[in-house]
Order: sequence, then C-alpha cells, then structure tokens
Amino acid sequence: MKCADVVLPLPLAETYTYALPATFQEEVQVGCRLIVPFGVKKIYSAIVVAIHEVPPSSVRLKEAIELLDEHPVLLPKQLNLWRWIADYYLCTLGEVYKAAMPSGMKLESESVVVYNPDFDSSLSLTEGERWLLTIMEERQEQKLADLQKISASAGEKGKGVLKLIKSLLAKGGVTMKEEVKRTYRPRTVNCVRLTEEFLSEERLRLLHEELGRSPRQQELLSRYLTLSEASASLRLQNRQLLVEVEKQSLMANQSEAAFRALRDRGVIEVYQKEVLRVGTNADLISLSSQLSPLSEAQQRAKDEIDAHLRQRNVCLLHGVTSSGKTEVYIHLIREAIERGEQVLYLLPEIVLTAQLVERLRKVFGERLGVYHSKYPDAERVEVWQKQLSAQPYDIIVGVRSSVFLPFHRLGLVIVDEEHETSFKQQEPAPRYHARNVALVLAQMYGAKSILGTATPSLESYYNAQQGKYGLVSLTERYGKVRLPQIQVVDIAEQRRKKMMSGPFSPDLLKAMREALERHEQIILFQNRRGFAPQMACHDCGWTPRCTNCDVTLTLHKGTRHMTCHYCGATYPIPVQCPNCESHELHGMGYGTERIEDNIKEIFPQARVARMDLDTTRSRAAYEHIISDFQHGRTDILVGTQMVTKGLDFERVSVVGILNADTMMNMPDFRSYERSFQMMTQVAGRAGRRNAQGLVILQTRMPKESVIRQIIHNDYTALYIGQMEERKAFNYPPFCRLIYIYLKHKDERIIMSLANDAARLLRQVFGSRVLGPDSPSVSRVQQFHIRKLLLKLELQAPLAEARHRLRQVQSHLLAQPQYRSALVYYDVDPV
DNA sequence: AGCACGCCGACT
DNA sequence: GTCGGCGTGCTC
Repeated sequence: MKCADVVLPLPLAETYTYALPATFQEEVQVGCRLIVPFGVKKIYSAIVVAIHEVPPSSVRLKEAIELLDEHPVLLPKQLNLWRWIADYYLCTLGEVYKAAMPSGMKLESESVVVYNPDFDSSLSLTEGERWLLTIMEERQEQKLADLQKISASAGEKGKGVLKLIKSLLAKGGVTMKEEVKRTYRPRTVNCVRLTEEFLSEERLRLLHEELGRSPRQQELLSRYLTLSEASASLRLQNRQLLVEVEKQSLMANQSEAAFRALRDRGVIEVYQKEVLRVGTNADLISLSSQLSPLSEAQQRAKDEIDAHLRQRNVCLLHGVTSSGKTEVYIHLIREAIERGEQVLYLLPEIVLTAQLVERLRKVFGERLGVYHSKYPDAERVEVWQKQLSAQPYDIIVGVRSSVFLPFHRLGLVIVDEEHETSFKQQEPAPRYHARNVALVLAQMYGAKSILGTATPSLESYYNAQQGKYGLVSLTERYGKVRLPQIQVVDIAEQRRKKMMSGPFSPDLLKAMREALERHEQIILFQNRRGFAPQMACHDCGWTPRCTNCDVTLTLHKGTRHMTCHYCGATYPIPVQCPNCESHELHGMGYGTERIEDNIKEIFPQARVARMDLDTTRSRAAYEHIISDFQHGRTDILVGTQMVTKGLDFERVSVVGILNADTMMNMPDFRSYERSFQMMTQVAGRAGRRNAQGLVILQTRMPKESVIRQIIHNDYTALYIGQMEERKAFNYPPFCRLIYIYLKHKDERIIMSLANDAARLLRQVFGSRVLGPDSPSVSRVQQFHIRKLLLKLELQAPLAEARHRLRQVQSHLLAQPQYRSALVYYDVDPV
C-alpha cells in the first residue's frame, strides 16, 4: 500500500500524506498533481513531492481522489528550486506552488448549491427561504460564491444567504456538492471526417454515382478527399493515416448547403480536435536569415561576454541606454540555440511589449514562447505544457514568474533591466527576487547568465567589481547618437520669482513648445498617479485619510473618487470640510492626471496621452498607448515610472522630469540609487536615432551629488559615493538584510509584540537587530504594522539564521496574547 | 486559506 | 432566550 506526500496550494508549512488507491497508485510520480480532499469539504490539486509505503503509525489517511497527470508537470529541478525559494525567502512550499503555476493548473473546489425538484414547497418557509428557492428554481445549480454575489446586490432580502442556505438545506429544499472547477479548457476546432460507413473505395464509388446530380456535393467531397489525402484504399481503411481536415479550410468557396446535405446523408461527420493556442514549431525559420549585423562596439561587447562566460557563470553587461543591448542578446541567444540549449530571457513586466516580442519573433519565429501575466491564463498553461513536451520552446521571453517554467536543457539566462525593482515580488509571499532566483536556476542547470542594464544595481556592480561576475561595458549608443543634454531647473528659485506655471518651469514649457513646433514628441515623467496626492481644507488644514490605513487619500478626478493607494478603498469626494464646514477643499500637489489636464490647457492643439496604473489595466489599453505614441498619433506622453522603462521611441526630443525631489526624499537607503536609475532611464528616452535630446530636470535640490551624476551620466561616481555610505552605515551590499514584519489589529498588542520580538531576537543576533520601527505606512487594512531589521554579515551562516528566526516566531506565536498576530519576512528587500 | 466550533453582545 | 459577530484551531 503506497501513499504520497503532497504540497497544497495554501500557505501551510507542512506536507500532507494521502493514501493512494490501487486504481492509480502505480502511475503516481513525484511532480504529478493529485486531487485530494482537504478539511471537511475542500478539494485541491496538490503536487506529489514524495512517494512511500504507508507508515504503520498513521491510522487514518484520506485517499487521493484522482491523478491528474500521467507524467510529472513539475520536473525535479523545478521542485528543487521551489524548495530553495521556500527556504531562502522564509515562506512555505505551498506559497511557492501558488505563485509558480498558472491558475489553470491549480484546481480548487467550490461549493455548489443544488435545487431539489422533489421538494414540497407548500411547507412553511420564511420569506428569505422562499426568495432563495425562487432563485434556485431559475437556475438549479448555482455556485455558492455566485449566490453570495446575488444576495449582496439584492439588499435586504438577500441578507445572510449562508444562513438561508443552511436552513433550506435542513428542510430539504436544496442540497450541496463540491465541484472541482477546471478553468483550463483546451481550444478546439471543428474537423470533418468520413463516417465509418464510407471508409472504403467501393462505397465511395457508389456514392459518386448517387451524387451524379449534385455537383456541389461532389465538389465538396472531392475537395475533402484531396485535403485528407485519402487516395489509397489502405489509408481509407485506417483512419489514422488520413490527414485531419479542418472544417474551415474545407469550406473555402464551398456551399454550406452541400455540406449539410452530405452530413445528413451520413457521409461525413464533424468532430472536435484540441489545438494549442500558442504557436507550434511547425514553421521553424532559418535562424541566421533575420539577424542584423552588430556594430563594432556591439561585436566587441559580445566577444567580451563570450570570453568572460568561459571563465565565469555570470556576466554583467553595462550598456548605456539605446546602445542596442537587445541585438547583442539576440546573437548570444542564436548561438545558444545552435548548441541545442534553451534560453530564458527575463524582463520586467512593463518592458515586455509587442515591439520587443515582434523583434525577437522576426529572428526566432515560433521557437519563441512568451510568458506574461497579462496574457490569458490558458495560454500560460499551454506554454507550461509545451515546455514539458518533447518539442519545447527554445526561448522563453517572460516576466518574473517565468523562472518557474520547466526546462529540459537550459543553457543561457538573460536578465534584462537587471536593476528593476519589479523583479522582486512584494506581496504576497513568496517575496522572491526573480533576478536572483534566475541565477540560482541557471546554476542548477549549469547554465550561463547575463545581467544587462544601463544602470546596474549596486549589488550586481559590486559582484562584478569583486570578480564574481564578468563586467562588460557598452558606452556607445547605437548609431553613435549622443546622450541627451540634461538641463537642471531649480524650481524653488523659479517659484520665488513667481515664474512657475503650476508644475511647469518656463524652460520646460519653452522646450515643449519648440518640440511641438518641430513635430517632435515629448515625455513627461511624474512619479505620482491620480490627480493630486492629497486633499486639504484651505481654512483648517484638514486632510482626508483612509479609514483602514494610515495614509492620505489620493484624489482621482476622472473617476470622481478619492482612492487609498494601499488598500484600494474608494471614497466620495467631500463637498464640505467635516472639521470646519468650509467648502474650500482642494487637491494638493500634482499627479499624472492633473499634469495631463494642465498640458491640455497650455497646449490645446497637442495630443496628450497618459500612461500609469490607472490607464493600463488591460494589456490592450497598455499596448494602445504605446503604439499610438510610437506611430506619432500622440505628441506628449505623461506617465509614472512606466515611461522610464526601456521603450524605444524614435521621435522623442524632450523629456521633462517634473519633480525629482519625491524620489530623492524617499526614506530609504536606496533612494539615490533609485533616483539615478529612474532619471537616467527616462532621460535615455530622449534623442534616440535622432539628434541629441534635451532633458529638463526640475528639482529644489540642484546641488545634490546625484543630480550632478545624472547630468554627466557618471555611474562610477554614483557607485563610489553610494558604496562609501553603504559601508559607513553597514547596508547592502556589505551585509544582508531581512525585514521582519509584525501585524496585529490591536495597536497595544503590536507594540508589546514588537518589543518582545526585538528582545528575543537580540538574545540571538545581538546588535544585528534594529528596531522595532513603525513603517512609513503603519496601518494597512485595519492591521497595525511594526518592522524589525536584521543585518547579517555576508559570511554569516544563513541557514542557521533562518532557523533561529523561525524558532523565535513559533515561540512568540505560541503565547496566547499573540496568537492572532501575523509574522512575515522580506529577505533581501528592495 | 477556508471552515467549523465556540464564546460573548444585541436583538425578537 | 436566540442570532450572529469574531477569535481560535485544524486540516493528512
């Protein structure tokens, strides 16, 4: 008798053991999915991580319900990676499972309420029960979740559906069942074939005569026979030898009436064939045909990378914006594929646009698979399945989560825009850094890695300086375009002189006006979305705040709401100050929405688009904005960080950074590094394949060192300056950081918990523990938050440290007063 | 996570 | 007296 240890897609630390029924116990392998019952009613698809004999002690194991896979969907290396992530990032395997697999592969049960048609409705029922019963009569099987939605919109009548369902269940009006929802459905196409009766030359000849007076049907039939290559009788007798004919291709110029006639005669029949949504390797194109030759500088960079990778496993490519790193990658990818290796090309979500995929497809055709969170889940399931198959994609271009895809023979990993913080998942767990996970993955496969960026993270550059990574610089822009000229405007001074028009300095307006006259494009960067970051009463200074979180509300004029950017709650805009009854409530400060409004007033003839979280909810909307700008259908693009990411636009001559100070003043040891990266990246959008661009950088702190470094594109100065500070105050890359977050609804409890945790941790880690602090947003969704900081030496035994952390956690949570507290970790925070 | 159980305050 | 809120503990 065998049983299996499984991981459930839940934040649980343990694996669970299920008995395997005789019907499929021989087929179960590690890495397969099993459907298992869990708790009283729930059913999940779990991943098998071990198979063994039933231990004698375990009295009552539940049985697994069903085996979903003949072959593992999780390869041993992927499972090892899961384990590494759970261990390193201090989370559970279940959390990794949740993040790793497309949801179509993580089945979950849902409760369904079923109407009982034999129910005697003359029984005495309450008004609510009657209401529910009429709803169930209309549709006799309804998901519990749907009923809850219906009841929420029904108001009074639908109050407490759960209660109503329970009472009706007791009276026999309805029953309940659990159904596993299969969200992934293969796509099918209609195909046509001959029926059993007509699968012989003899019968077909007869038919031909019968059809003597039906030329349309004859034509259709002969077209079918041609398409299916049903020439020899051997083929006819063995249906497997016939080529499948899709109805769509059969019906080109054919009569639908003739088709129906043939079908009604019982000659042909229609069946469904499963097809992949994603491309197949059918039309492999020659790899060298679409390669652009490299410039001298690019070729040199590529040769250096090759040389480094012979010695080391990782190489950092530091190439200025617009130096054509992508072309270098393309050449490296081609060579890897020719060696028979697979390639993983990681990008931050925002850069993965149609334009890049198109460029890569031109070279690699259907050898390229795209894995993106904004693509339909069904497509992601298929990419996963294809990676498992015998003909996987040679290249995967994907976002963060593509590090979880299965590979057979991974040989090269490219992490583009390596410095991007969006590679680090913030919420929920696992809080993993896809760049670092990708490096671990590469190591597991013995693959080489390339990190590319114009603005390296200090960590990566430090590793390169230490000789851990190779370092290659590409200092020349493609086509030898000059880097943009950066002009700094002191907005404090301009404001004193009353020269500012709202957020715009005269210099910026002048540059914009001239660009518009020359029919060139403009990018404006403001790192705040919404209309105004807060509202305030002019008379008493009162400011609306979120009731769940400790933050001010952002005014969104378009949606006529105030929104909490932490919990997403929306509030109506107050007409009157609740504090002093004044009507003088105004938005303070500038978000992208307000900038857009102002520009439309100043340049009414200009076509303006805005790109931020609010305007790019869907992939279509996002690609629309980009393609409009790319094809010159918009003149000015206003946006948040999104506009700073490696987008290629040819006609941009002016970039405006409206307020650099919000970035530099972030209360974070990385604020200067971030400011440099963001501003250098957005500046790099100016003057590509064109004359030199102009960047207007508005700030109140024009003398700051980082501003000087941005102007001169002096990464080395930034690096040296920042490294001195990091060393002096002991911050990464000179140590490792782990944030410990504590959450509780009661502020008094969180304070005492934070103090107890700090005391216990200091007993173990001494002065390596800092805090507790209140984070800048100290309350989110009713939970009070405290944060502790653990600074570990680079050579510290990490596994030991993590073990001790877990010990302290379980010790604290065992105390009754802290039982409802939440503890989680952020390892290597960004 | 999601669900049942159990304990306390606000209503018939 | 019961309904229903939420805190607590368990799930092979």
